[in-house]
Amino acid sequence: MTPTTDSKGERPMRRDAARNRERLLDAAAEVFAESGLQGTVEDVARVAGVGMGTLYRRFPTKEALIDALVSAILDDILRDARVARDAADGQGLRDFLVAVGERQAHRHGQLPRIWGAERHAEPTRKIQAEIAALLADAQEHGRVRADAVPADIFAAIWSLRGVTESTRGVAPDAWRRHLEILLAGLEPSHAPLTYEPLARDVVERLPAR
Amino acid sequence: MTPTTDSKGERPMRRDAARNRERLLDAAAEVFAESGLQGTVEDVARVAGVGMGTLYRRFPTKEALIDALVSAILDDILRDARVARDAADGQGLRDFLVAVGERQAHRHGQLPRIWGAERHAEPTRKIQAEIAALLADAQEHGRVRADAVPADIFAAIWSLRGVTESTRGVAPDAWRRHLEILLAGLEPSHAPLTYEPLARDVVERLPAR
Amino acid sequence: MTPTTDSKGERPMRRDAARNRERLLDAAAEVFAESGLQGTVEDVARVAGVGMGTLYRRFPTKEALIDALVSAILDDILRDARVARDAADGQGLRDFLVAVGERQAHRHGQLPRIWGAERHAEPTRKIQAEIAALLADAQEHGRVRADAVPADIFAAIWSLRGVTESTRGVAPDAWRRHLEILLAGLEPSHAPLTYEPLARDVVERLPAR
Amino acid sequence: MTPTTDSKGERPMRRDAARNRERLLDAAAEVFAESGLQGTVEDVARVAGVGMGTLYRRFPTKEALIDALVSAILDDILRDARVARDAADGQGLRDFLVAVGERQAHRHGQLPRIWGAERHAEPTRKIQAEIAALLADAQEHGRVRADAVPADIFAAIWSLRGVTESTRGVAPDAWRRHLEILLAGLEPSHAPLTYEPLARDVVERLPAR
DNA sequence: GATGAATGAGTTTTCATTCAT
DNA sequence: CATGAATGAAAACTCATTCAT
Repeated sequence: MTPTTDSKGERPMRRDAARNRERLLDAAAEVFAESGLQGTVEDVARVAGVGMGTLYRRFPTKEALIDALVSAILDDILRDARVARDAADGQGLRDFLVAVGERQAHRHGQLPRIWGAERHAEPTRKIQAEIAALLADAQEHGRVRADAVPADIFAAIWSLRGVTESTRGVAPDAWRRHLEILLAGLEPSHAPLTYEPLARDVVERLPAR
Repeated sequence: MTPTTDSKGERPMRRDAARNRERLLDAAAEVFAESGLQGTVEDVARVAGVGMGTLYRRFPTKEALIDALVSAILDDILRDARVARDAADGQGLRDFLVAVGERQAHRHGQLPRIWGAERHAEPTRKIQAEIAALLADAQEHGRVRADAVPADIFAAIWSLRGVTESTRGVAPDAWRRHLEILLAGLEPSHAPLTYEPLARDVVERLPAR
Repeated sequence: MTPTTDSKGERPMRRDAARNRERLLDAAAEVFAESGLQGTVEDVARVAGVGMGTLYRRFPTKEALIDALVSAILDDILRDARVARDAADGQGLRDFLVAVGERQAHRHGQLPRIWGAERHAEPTRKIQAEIAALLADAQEHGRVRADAVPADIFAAIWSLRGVTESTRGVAPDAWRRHLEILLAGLEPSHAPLTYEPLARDVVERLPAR
Repeated sequence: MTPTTDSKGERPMRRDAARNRERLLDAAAEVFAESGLQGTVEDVARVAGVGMGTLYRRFPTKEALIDALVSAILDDILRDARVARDAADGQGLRDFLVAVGERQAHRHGQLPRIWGAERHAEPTRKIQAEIAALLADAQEHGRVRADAVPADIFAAIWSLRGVTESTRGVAPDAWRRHLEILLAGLEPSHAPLTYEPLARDVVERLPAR
């Protein structure tokens, strides 16, 4: 396994530096989950158990820290999608949405940035490609209506975001039942959709926050 | 029509005071739509065309201003629900969700607080009662599955919120297609839902961010 | 006399605001004279007897405060030049250099910015025009060598700057004797100068610090 | 030639240590010339190609590094003065001022400290002695007015400093023409100077910065 | 009352210096 | 010893709230 690299992706970091980087990302996730993105960098540093300077050595601005966090989540989601492609019988799409729901439920606080694609166009594009494949597979197996497009799956993700964001703290699993309803709505044999789907490239230009 | 009252709901306000109140609420809606809730009170006062002192005479804190804004929206939504009860053939629920979608699409910025029910338990309860009636009506007309409960309709609202928030600015109508899918999922003749619905009172305790 | 206006030069400021503006400029002059430009804005605010917010209401950044200070000095110097034109017998140039020497001696700390013309091209140009007139007058009266150009007078000013900067605190009048020597060197009947003078427009492009 | 010694001037340093010392001084000169004295020690270390620890092993504080740099320049200037004594016909003083002008033009950034003699009284004293000799020689040859004193030559140096500092980057040779005027002012047969010269010992107490 | 200037605690960011690897 | 990561005090700047005019 390749060692963690710094933000410019160059030579590997010293072991202690890499450990601090991870600690900082974990701490940031915790603090932002608690207080939203206006949680302070000072709190992040304290929770990580490092000094302010260490945080700023690793991440040149607070924004960079948030971006790194979001990148990590998007990478996880991309991995989820690739894992889901192994599912049999066109079940991959459902598996993927469940995985995304879980990630979002654990990462509230960062949600507004995760789907602010204008800062993360590349991973978003890759995820979109995976979604297209998962969707096609599900459609071939007759599990999903023919008029659904990848943008509808993104909408489903944002939908789960809305539910997790509203229920966070008090009902961490509320999104699961909502997803059941959504998936039912995506099954075949419904009246055709009347509104136009979102253009493919719009997904890559979503505003951050 | 009863004259506007001040925040403590006591004697009616002088005419110009009431006008300032409205101006400030409009300005706040505009500023928060633009910049989110971290928009500054100074901006609000400037857009309203009044001084800071006037703002603070009307609303003792920024929180109070936001609360007033949210209350107004919740009142609007409650009114939407009551209007929707006049719809024929169990279409009221659908009409209501469309109305809420439109309100949310026009009021992003305040969304996180709108469904932070712990500060607005009473109007939320009233809305919940209306939703229960709309849902029962839709179920009686065979338009909505029997295992849906009012909390599922709330989830649908949060779901729309998630879509409007993600697409704001770039695709203001994306939520309409998503709602079609959601409503399809709420139709009868689907496999029964396996996850438990949200307890009725949880809706009233949602965290305000 | 027209009341002080804010930095955008629009409508007049409230009396107390104008007073604070003056206080802040005085305090800044004092603090920067003491500690150089790395004197802190907090010190400036404290010396002025106002809060940080007041400073930042008047001057949006520390740079803006420094610029305002420099502008005021340049305005003073321009006024000195115009006053000097009233001097009889071609003595105006000497009077002007004495005046500039005094200003610089009282405003050390800001010196590097005063002659960083790239940020203050307009007043610098006006001063240059006045210097050209004073120089021509002095030359007509046979007090200054014919091969001197306005840039040489600027060099004399920077020269005084060098002396005041080096001797500040310990010998506040050292520049006066140095100026006598310089003026002697500018008298007629010396061997002609062999190095080319500075191009006229270079003076307006001097780097700030 | 005696080997370089460490900052306490004791036993000679190992060869590689001495090389690091030189590298650091060169790097510091470069960085400070670029950014002034607020250039960072981290930049110095990077330009020198060594780690921070090495820098701090060689120089216990940033101040010590600056002092070492200034000492080196003052040593160079002292050497310039001694070389100038070999000049024939009382030209040594002029040669010396040209040499100092060149050094200053190449070492802006450190200028404020070079002539902050309170930290470098000893070399300053030695330079003063050399200047006294050069001046006497020039006066004996009838090249310089009889009422000039060594402090006037220091003032000339600070004067050149003022010109180089103001014109740095845009007119690296502007000081040469200014020096011609200054030397003209130092020639005999001018009206006697009316302001008292600087006391001899003041030169040794100039404030650092 | 209305106005908008003043307040100051809180936030992000920098950088000389120290210390683990 | 050399390295470069870690430290944390200090600096610039923001903004909800108060108060003089």
